[in-house]
Amino acid sequence: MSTCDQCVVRNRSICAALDENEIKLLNSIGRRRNLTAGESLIWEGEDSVLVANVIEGVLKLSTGTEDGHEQIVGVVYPSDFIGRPFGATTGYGVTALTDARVCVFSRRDFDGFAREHPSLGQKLLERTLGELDRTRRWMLLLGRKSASEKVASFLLELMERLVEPGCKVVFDQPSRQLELPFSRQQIADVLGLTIETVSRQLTRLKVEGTIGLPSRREVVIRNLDALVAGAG
Amino acid sequence: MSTCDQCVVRNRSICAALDENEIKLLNSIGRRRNLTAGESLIWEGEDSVLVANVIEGVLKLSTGTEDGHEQIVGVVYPSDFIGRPFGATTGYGVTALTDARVCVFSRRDFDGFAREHPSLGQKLLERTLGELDRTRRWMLLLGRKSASEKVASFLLELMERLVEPGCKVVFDQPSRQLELPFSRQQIADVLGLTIETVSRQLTRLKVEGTIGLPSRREVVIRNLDALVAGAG
DNA sequence: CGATGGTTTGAGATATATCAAACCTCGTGG
DNA sequence: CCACGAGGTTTGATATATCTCAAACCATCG
Repeated sequence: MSTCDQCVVRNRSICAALDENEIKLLNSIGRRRNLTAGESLIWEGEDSVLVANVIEGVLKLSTGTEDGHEQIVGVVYPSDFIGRPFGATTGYGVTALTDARVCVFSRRDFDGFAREHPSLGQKLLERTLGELDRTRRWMLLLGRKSASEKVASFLLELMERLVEPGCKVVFDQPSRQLELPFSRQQIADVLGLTIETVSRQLTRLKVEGTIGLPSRREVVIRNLDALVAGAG
Repeated sequence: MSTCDQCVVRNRSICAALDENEIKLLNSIGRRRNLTAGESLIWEGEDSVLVANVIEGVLKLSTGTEDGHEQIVGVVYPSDFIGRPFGATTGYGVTALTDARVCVFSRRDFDGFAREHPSLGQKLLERTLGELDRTRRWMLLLGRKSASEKVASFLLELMERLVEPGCKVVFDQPSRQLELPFSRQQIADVLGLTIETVSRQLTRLKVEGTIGLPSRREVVIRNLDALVAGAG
């Protein structure tokens, strides 16, 4: 019996495309790996040697400029796919934001498997197209939105992505409580802002009553409409 | 004999994955279409009804904020693929920057064809992964680079993408002359800047001797090293 | 407790946006 | 052929959002 049987993302990850036999085969070339918060799985600029599925936790994809500024170019959640198949170098590093569990494959093995199992390639394509859509929406945010719009948009996106099985969320309207997988600095790196600006925007939202900040790593959405309105 | 035989992007577009018979089949569900500069092929927010290959010309993908600011989220060149297969709504409009020729398919027909011909799906996947890489690099630019770095990066990327068959470029080192498919406003919309800032940065580069501006729609790279250094 | 790392708050500097006017360029029509 | 007009572009002066630098603050963990 493969370990995939009990996998919590079995039906949401790209593996959903595969039948029992295929799963068994894929399982034989993959292995589980645990990451602790802050640990990196892939480094920017290295040849793409491995790919993975996220089982649990949140990870960031990030690049930096020469002068040390960092930009987070993507965030992945349980059931998401990580890495760059088909022989390219990775343009970004992959680092765990929280403790995480992933299912890793050597890129070579995975490429071969994907080529022989079109249904997997198909799922991967759909996922990649979706990711591209999301990334383009993020470009609008980075290029044209103000700091306050950025922070509001960030909270909304976070809410949507955390409200999925596999992540703990207390989901009782109209007050939604989120556990932030990001430090203030990381939020800044997602939004292309400085940590101080993020902090000021968050306290502004709190003072206005739009959100609550019970602790550094928690956010309560108190007024969803106001947040949506503020997202631009 | 299919019209694909004389197609200049036959071997660079996703069609390169197909053999003669498949091409004939694909050709039967597609048709050529000419666009004049400024004409739109797809509108933001509408259901994805068609996809296309670019044969000639340059097109932009763009979205806007509520308050009327526009952001160009992608630029496509000959042999690139346009549109959103697999039943989603398009998050951005597609508009010709220059006169252009494209090969369009109904999205439904194309989806079906892609599902039956995994080699096409495979090519599309590789292309989409590459596009995602490029888009993420652009996020770093939007989030973390200064106006001068943005403009320098823009010119470099433009140079790389125009130096491909199908686009007219005078390519004689060390002075490369490019024909700009963008107005100043469009450059601003790519970079997340205002038209005035773009103009000032360009004249600065000109005064420094890094570039020449023979006309509004032409750029000469006079000092590539300086441009690279300025791109951050 | 006291140290440490992350966060908030404050005051000031600055890059870029905004507003406004002058300036080309190119097509049109007299 | 020249004058005109219109759109796009450049240049200038000023405003402002965000960054930068600095200090206070606060939670957490030994």
